[in-house]
Amino acid sequence: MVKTSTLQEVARIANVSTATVSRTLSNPDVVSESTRRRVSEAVKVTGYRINRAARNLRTQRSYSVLVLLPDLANPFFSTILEGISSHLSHEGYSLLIASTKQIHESGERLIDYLDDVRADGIIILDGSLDPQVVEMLKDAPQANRILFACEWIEGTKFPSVRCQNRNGARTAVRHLYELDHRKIAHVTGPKENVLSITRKEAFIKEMAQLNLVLKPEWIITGDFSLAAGCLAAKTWIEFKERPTAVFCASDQLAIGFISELSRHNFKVPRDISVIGFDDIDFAEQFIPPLTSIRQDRLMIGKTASKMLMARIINPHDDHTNDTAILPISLVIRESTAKYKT
Amino acid sequence: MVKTSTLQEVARIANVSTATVSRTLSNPDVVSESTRRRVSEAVKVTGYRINRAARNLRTQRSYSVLVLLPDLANPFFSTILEGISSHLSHEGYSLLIASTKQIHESGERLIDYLDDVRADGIIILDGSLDPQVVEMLKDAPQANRILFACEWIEGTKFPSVRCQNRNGARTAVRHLYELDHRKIAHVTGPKENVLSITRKEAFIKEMAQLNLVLKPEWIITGDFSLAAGCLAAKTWIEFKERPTAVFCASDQLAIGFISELSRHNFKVPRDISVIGFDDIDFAEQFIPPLTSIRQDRLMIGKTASKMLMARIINPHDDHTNDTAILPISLVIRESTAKYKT
DNA sequence: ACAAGATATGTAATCGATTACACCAACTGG
DNA sequence: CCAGTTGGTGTAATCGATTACATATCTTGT
Repeated sequence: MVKTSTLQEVARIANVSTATVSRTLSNPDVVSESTRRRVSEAVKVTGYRINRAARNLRTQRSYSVLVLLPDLANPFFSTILEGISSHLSHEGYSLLIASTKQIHESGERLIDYLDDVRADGIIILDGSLDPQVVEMLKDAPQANRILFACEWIEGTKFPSVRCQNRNGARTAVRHLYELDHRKIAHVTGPKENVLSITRKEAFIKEMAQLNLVLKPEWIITGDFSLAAGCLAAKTWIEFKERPTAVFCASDQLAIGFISELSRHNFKVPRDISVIGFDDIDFAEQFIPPLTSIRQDRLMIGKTASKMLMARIINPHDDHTNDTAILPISLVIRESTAKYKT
Repeated sequence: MVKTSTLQEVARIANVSTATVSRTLSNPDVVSESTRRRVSEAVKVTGYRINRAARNLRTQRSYSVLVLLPDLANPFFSTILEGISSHLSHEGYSLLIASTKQIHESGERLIDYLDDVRADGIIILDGSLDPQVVEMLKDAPQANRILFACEWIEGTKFPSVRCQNRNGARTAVRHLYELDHRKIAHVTGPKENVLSITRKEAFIKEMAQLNLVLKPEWIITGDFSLAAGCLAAKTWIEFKERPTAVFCASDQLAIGFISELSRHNFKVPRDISVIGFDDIDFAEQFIPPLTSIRQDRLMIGKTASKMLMARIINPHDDHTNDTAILPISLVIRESTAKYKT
């Protein structure tokens, strides 16, 4: 192992104290022009690299943020991560990743990450977190270094970043309505999921608003996955009276739905109009290209990371503005069409 | 901030020295049964959490591994990450993520991550790394704590984990051949990419082996993306003499290809058989379900992380067995069919 | 010319865990 | 009965950067 040089060595070579070297590096304005040059020179010749473990110990910070996902293998999160990561690295912070599954399995408590100087803050992308875990965090002083993104936990006071879920559901229904659809079904996400619930409620409300008949069985419980979309399609096929349009709570559901239909020789949008939610990358390339409610996932990531960093850097500021709600937009493609009698 | 308790306090309460507490925690066998009990008790009442910064400083390790991706937003990598993450967390290691783009933009050097006690090892999933960067790493003593996965860099000696790319290309061609296709095209990945090159070479070789005619224009240069697949489809449409089958170097290419064809009223596999590479989640749900060469991405992640951990934990062992090559398999679905004259 | 402030730097304590070394008691075998 | 071993524990140095405080020098205004 190549001996890596320390502050002491730089100090020796620049003929100053370690304090001065440290200051030159982290707060150049307070040292004189000439020392600054001497130190920079010494840093260059020694190839000095800061030892982060030492700094972290002394400052009691880790300069890194943990992102918790429900499931690393879910591509829905990758763009959000991109947003978080690019902002963090810009601020000199590192990005730690873990899945809630693993945390739970390994018996770790979430708050440990904050207590043991592993992470300065946590972004949680999983609203189905164990209530016990959340209970423990709620009133801790560390609570304001925890932030939810996309999903959140109803009734708790954690800051969060989300998109306009209600508006999204409403927009989806209206879009179908304007295409003359009157019988509209809904495939939901997982039953307990906060996004599922919010979108479903808004769906029901908008159906009522528009005076549309909504048979209870037209609300099909799924779980955001491709497979659940397939199952929902089978359910639809069995209906005596088939809705002419369906609002799926995720694009994966919509894609699974359409895919299964095509296996039974139904065509979209000829036989049914389908609209998804998220606007994932594949939506545009699917056959037919999928109409969807777009969430700007990069923006979600960037916003979440900015909000969290603000709390980490200025813990005593007033962070009352607790929740950021980002706009959605309707992306009309070819999976929805005018209803023809 | 709740004062978090330290080893000293635990020691005081258990009425032993800090050394004994530390030993109890990291090496319980060397302390007596009764001390072990007393210390455990003290840990419980104090709610002691180790300060990782302190441990990292003392042991000169970070107990974390950095994974470098070319592009965080690419879902191809998410399952690999899942594999890496689950193994690492099992070993008590944390997972750091960064994108090569960001590293490059921020002017950091890769080796810094190893030098400054941020990461004990690095897994690189990007074979198009800046040659300068690689040059610097090659002969450093840290080199054996760096490992490539999926992609690699030709001519360097870094350990790597990959799948049978040649065998994959060969299997794809054979599959099409057995379906009586004789005119077979190939859409490649990015020109310089090591996977593209390997798969293309194997494709050409197998075509020759089978005595098939291969017009140079039938090899269409792409870049693994959906968009490139669309472009390739347009190229195919323009051909005077159209190949009856195409081997795409990624599923995204294949999906883009099929998608674009369908916009021009071609149908797969009626008008052309299409086989992809990777077997991503969407492949199965695409319409038509995509025939593909499957890579076990979870296994790639697990293997990479195991190999790296072995090097970190036993740096002096003989790690000659440098490269792990994982098997691929052919997954036959509906995008390929018997050629009918 | 001098008090008061500003500027630049050094000294040394500190963060909290690990571990080399020393020590002591208890045991073993001849 | 004693030299040598084993097992269990404590003492204190150590990792490397940060920073409170002290000190020294230089300005500036009256």
